[in-house]
Amino acid sequence: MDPLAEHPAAHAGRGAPEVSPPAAAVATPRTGSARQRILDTAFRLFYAKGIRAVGVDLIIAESGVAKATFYKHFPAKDDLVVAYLDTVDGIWSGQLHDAAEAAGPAPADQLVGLFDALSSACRQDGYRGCAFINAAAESQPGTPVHDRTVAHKAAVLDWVTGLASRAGAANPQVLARSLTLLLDGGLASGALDADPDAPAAAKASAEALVAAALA
Amino acid sequence: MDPLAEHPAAHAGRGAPEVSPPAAAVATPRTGSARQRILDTAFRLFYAKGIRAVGVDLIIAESGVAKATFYKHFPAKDDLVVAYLDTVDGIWSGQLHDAAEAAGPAPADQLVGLFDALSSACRQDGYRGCAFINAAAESQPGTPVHDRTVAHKAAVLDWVTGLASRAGAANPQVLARSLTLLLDGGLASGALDADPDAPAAAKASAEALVAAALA
DNA sequence: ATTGAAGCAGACAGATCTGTCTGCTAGGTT
DNA sequence: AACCTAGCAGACAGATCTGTCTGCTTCAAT
Repeated sequence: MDPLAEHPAAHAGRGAPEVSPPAAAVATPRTGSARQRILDTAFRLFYAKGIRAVGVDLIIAESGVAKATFYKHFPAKDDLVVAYLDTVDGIWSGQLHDAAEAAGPAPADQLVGLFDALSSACRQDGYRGCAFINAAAESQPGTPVHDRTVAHKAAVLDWVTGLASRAGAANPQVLARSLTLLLDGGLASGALDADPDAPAAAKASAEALVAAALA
Repeated sequence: MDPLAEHPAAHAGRGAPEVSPPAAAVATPRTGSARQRILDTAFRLFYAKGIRAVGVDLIIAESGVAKATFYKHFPAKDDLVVAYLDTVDGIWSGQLHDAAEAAGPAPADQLVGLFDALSSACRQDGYRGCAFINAAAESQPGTPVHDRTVAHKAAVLDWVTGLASRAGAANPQVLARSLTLLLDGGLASGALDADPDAPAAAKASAEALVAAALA
């Protein structure tokens, strides 16, 4: 049901009133059940239907939460949207890291291995493209939601640039940019044509580009 | 102001009650002024703010048209959305063709020249990504709006495949897929990071991929 | 001169959406 | 025992959105 597998690296909301568990002491699970239910429901509905298409009332109904409880945790809908994007960021970044590591220790192999995460994502049932690109399409530049999207893409680009650098690319920035372009293209068009060969083509292209950049 | 330049190849709405001018005879301009104003306004607002963010009332106000006139031309908002996508399809297809032709007669050069259209688009003031990807993010699979997006992407892929075939690629489908992935990636992420080098990186990658595919 | 098509102006209905507010219940801490 | 926090239930207000309908004007063709 989840579009991006099983939350391997989901990190919490953008934590204004919360702190990460220091060691022991306050061991009581401070992540309330209601908040998590809201977040889970929002994740599912926002991704499947789009952000503007999902009203607060629907999230409240499907998460079985009172309206006052909802607005206590998220004073405005946009706060929930940002928390949703934080969740997706954690999941997707985790999947990218996992796919890279699974490709072996060599950075050059990891650059190509990234694209296995793309294949997995596109194969997911209910796959509907990149949550960030979709969110950006529904938000205006300068808003917190749009900024969150930009920050995510910048973080991924930075990380890939580091990988390209360790791989010994002559121009890590350009290689990383090319690979993220391919990745974003695969994420975006994976929702439009159900062509199962698209991720494979992306990976093959990535291989060629990495090989050319290291030659 | 227009995000995609000056409507070089805009073709008309999906014409249910209209017929294309057969020869002479009914030479009276059947494309009323009101319809065109609605379409122009919708083009501007839908692209800039997103489809769901723009209400019918706003389009009516900004196009200076009566509400009854609006609903006479477009019985439902979605009809206008589809007409808007038709307009974008005409413009963008025209720009792709123009960029390809400008690159010279050789199909291999044209495959790379495509990416000049990407550069131009991203440089446009108010560029906000691919109108089709954005529309797909706001619509559900199976709806006319979503279908229109899928059809557009399929048409572009077909056309690029033909180009790749004429260029002599061993596997035109795979090359075309790779290039459209790059193109879509550039279109999508061009709205997120204002990195002016992204289109150049896309073009350089395209060059490498085309060269590799023809080797 | 009359008719008809196209357009303008705006009221109206019904649905939906965000956000506020009041009351109530349950569990844990002091 | 008193209290506080988290949560549930749902009414309510105000805005907005889609779509319908009535009435008036203008212009061109018959």
